[in-house]
Amino acid sequence: MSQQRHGSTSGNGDRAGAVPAFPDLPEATIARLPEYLRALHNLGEGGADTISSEGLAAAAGVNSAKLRKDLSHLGSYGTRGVGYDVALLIEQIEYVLGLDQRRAVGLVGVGNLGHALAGYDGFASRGFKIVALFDADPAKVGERIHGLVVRHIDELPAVAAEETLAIGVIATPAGAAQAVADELVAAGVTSILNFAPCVLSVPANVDVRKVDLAIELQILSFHEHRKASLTALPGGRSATGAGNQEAVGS
Amino acid sequence: MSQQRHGSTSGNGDRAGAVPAFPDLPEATIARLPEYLRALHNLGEGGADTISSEGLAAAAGVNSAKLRKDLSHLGSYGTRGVGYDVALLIEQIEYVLGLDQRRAVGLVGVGNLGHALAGYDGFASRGFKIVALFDADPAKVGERIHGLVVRHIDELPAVAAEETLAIGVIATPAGAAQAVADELVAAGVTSILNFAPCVLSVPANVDVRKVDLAIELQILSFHEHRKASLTALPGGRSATGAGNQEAVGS
DNA sequence: CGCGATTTGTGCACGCCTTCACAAGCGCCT
DNA sequence: AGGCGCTTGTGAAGGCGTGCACAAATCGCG
Repeated sequence: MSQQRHGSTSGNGDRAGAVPAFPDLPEATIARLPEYLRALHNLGEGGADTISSEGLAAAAGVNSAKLRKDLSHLGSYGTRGVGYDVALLIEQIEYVLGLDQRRAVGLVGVGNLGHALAGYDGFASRGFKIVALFDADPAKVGERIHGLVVRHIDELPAVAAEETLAIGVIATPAGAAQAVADELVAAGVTSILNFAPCVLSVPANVDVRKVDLAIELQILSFHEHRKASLTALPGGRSATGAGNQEAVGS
Repeated sequence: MSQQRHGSTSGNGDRAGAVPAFPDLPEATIARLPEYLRALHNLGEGGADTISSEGLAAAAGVNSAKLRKDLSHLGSYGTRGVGYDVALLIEQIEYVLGLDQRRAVGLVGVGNLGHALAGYDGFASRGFKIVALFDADPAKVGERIHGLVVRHIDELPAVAAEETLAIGVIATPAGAAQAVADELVAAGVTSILNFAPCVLSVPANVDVRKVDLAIELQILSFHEHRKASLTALPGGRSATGAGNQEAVGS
């Protein structure tokens, strides 16, 4: 690949300035990078110095050709005949994903789900820190959850002024989500993770990702339905080769 | 479309038998059906009898052409010049997704996240019922959560024998997930929703969907990183037209 | 009864993503 | 030093999904 991203081939050292001019990565690739990163961390802890595309692909649950193409978009960080340097590749992916910078997360809605998210280990362990909790219910304001005090949603602007919130997480009921999103945007948040089952309308420069737990179940329900109808049909073998998938992508 | 799925045009009545022989729907379409369904329910409660593809598309946050193509895969349930009959379309989508049958869900891992999932309204309100909670930690066994008693994971086979579990939800730490998946499969579960950050290996006839909350944050982090590098670049206007996306492939 | 307004259903073209297959490159062993 | 085996990086092909643009169909009104 002729794409030489940031000067030195040493692989690091000049990270500071905003040099990137990103080789605009395919969205599908970006969605897989975190998976590769997790697999690499596991392998690294297992004592591996290098890993082949085949090995890493297996650990990440993807095709090895796809993995190589994905990584090739980042640059040439592998060695032919050997494989990828685990530590170097971790560093590269973390750089591309912007994980070398601590990103502050604000969570709105401390209900059932929000409560769990506030204490979810997976966030902290991967470089995200929830720095503020908000809720509209006065009964919840003041409550202490996993070391953080719940503040009223109206305090959002004040908190955002103090510490820049990189990402806002919405865990409110659907009815309140749009209003919360508007407030987050007004407070300067440009990335939102939405757990509320509704469509959010935001300016073009704001990124929204939606996670709807019930939708996942409904998709599984469809496949159950399909499998059931297959086995009940003539020649209905027990759905061998039904083609299960292993990702969410979206 | 010449696809006449189940005899009567009345819209229901002969649902019982496994007639389907599914017009194998594109996976992308399936993933969007639940979103359409939610939008339809909202519209129905709003008192709408019919809805145009344009209107429904807006409510679901998609392109109207895409919506029409998606729905055309189910059959012709719209009326030209008028739109779609809300009630009929709800019924059709629910049928395709297999939501006309109550599906029992078993949840394994009653930690932070599992606890929240056990009480998540979104499941019950869309036809899913969590019928059993499991955990490996003896300290948690016996605990009562949202009306259900936590049982030890070893009891899974016994419970599955009593009531068929359609879907298994894994909310354990990554280390335990594969073992739990194996036990679920052994108990006859053929659909798994995995919240643990790891790749599961299962037989071909078992469907796995993965939801990794940290991955979503990392994807957002990438876009934050990209946007930041753009604004720091010459001609760096505030990222207008950055192209945000609105779904997760989930 | 016919006409125009409206909306669905879909053929088609385009672009993205995946997958295959292989040349290029690297290290090791003799 | 040379050759051999292994692995990466990538050109090319195929498939899938999206979006446009329009013909077909339906309703309501004059």
